[in-house]
Amino acid sequence: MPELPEVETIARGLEQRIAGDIIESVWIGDKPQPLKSPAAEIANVLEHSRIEHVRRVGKHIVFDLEREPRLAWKNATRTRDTIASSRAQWIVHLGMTGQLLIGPSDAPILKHTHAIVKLASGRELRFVDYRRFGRLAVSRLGAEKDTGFGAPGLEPLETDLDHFIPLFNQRKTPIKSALLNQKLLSGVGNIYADESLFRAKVRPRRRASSLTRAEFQKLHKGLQQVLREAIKAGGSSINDYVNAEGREGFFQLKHYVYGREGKPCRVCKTPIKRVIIAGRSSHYCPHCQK
DNA sequence: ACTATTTCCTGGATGC
DNA sequence: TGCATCCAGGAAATAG
Repeated sequence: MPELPEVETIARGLEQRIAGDIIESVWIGDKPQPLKSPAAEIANVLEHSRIEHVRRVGKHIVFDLEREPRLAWKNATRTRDTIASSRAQWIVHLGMTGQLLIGPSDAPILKHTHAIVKLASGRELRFVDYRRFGRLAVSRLGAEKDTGFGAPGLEPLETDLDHFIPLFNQRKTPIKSALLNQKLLSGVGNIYADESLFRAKVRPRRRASSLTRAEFQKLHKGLQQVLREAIKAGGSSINDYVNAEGREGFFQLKHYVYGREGKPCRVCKTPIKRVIIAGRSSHYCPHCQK
């Protein structure tokens, strides 16, 4: 399940491989689920645009697009206004199982392929997502309405302790749930919430407001450390996750608690426990975490 | 204003 | 072997 480190890895891979390429045409499947913008609008914005950059925002992959005026003029349906506002963004959320794959145009089309973007280099960028929790959207810069991002939280790696603590210290909800709330922090999912709580020696059920300043300090540091280490390892591959090259990350080998129910704690050998908090599996060491 | 629960979706695992 | 049921979870929608 792609969280911040996995999405960062994918975005970096895409930036390396397709930045500068031009989108020639777009096909979007008829399954309506994965769209946050109308299919025609997505195609309209993407076609004849140059991909300037690919980057990560929270768990979103953002393609910064610049319309190619000469190419756009060839299309008789486009108006002068459309061409004038030439900057836009394509925003992809991978959900649970979404993949963005680059390959030759004659590669076999995988089941659950929902979008195909034809590039001027001859390659295709394909969006494949068998569980359809992923979402596609476009946003024209300067537009009032924000299609891509609801109310994005702070970037965990760019938030210092003094901004981190006030996000949580008034909340009665379990600290685990608060870490998953994308309106507070953007990019933390189930794996890195559990792993950061282990590093902070705090149990996931603790009310966010009950943490001491020292515990917040350890959580802040532990979260930043685990995210940085996971990015270095290319993310965690649990089920389907692969990067833009189709290769797996290996941070799952470094997990202390996530996916280790019943296995001995790497620190104290106590069996790792799994409980459900707000409908989410939560893993912790009952001895190390208070 | 918050918090908790339900819903969407598929396929692998599990149970009888 | 086959068929039904459960489970994984991000985040929007709904309920309290």
